[in-house]
Amino acid sequence: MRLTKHTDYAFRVLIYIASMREEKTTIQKLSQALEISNDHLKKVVNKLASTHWIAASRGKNGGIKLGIAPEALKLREVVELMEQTLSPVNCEAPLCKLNPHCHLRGILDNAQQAFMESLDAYTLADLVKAPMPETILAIEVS
Amino acid sequence: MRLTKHTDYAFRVLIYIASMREEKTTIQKLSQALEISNDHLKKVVNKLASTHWIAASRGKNGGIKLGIAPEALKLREVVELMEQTLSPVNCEAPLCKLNPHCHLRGILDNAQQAFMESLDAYTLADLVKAPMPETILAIEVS
DNA sequence: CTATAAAAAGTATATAACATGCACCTTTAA
DNA sequence: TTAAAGGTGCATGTTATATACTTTTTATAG
Repeated sequence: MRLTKHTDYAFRVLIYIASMREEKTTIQKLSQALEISNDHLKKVVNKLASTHWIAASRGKNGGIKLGIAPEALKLREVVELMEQTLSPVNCEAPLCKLNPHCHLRGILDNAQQAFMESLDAYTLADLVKAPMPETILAIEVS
Repeated sequence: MRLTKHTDYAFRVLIYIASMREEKTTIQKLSQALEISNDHLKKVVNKLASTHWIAASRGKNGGIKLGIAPEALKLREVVELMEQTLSPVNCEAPLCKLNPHCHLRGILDNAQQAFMESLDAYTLADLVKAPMPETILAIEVS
């Protein structure tokens, strides 16, 4: 019962970028600061950029920055974007023999809803309230 | 973001056994009725039996049956028993560089709590309200 | 009172699925 | 030309799932 690492990394990226405010950064710097492989991070950033939560500019002097106000990005949305599936069980494949005489699915989906609604109360801004120490933000690419 | 199949199977087993009331059954019959491999089911039943939610008797004419009133078994407890981990993220391995300046963990754990509390409202009895058709229960071992 | 059979319980290993990591290539724009 | 994002494919590792085999327990038949 765990979120995927992709979702986890998406949060880390967003927190990091939000902490930098307007300043533009690059995936390379992110990779070094967060100690996550450059190529791997690309996929995560890519997906985030597809929603305009991250603004990416290509070409020389390109880079990425937050494309939305931190207060406007609900954590729920991040989970919804990154997770492949949100349903706690799969009654169809392989088909459960108790189907359709079973109420479990509905109950679990409800619980999942409760999870998501709990996240609805928070935005990215809540994750960057405490200032991030400079030692983490100040990464110089050699 | 899915429960493991073990948890899923645990629910199926419990629903099936609860539907039979007092009648004793065997793992073999369960396996045929639910179309889950005998050897695989054993592990699930075993784990459930370790809690006395299932009463298992060994030896000839042995078998399994529900060891607790369906109203007394909260669905939450089943999830807690079967799932290896309930924490949505792992900030420690590999260690997240944003630690400990990050509030994400607490927020996600809260959401997880909401999930579990939602399950608290239901017991196994809620899953066997609608009667299970005889065609599913009446499995004869050849 | 011994042997047998039927059941759960336990242990080990194989397989499959999925997440992750890495390498390489393409596109863009200064 | 260079530095950046964007895209694709494959290798690797981990975890979940499935299977096979062995042991223990207990009723019952002889």
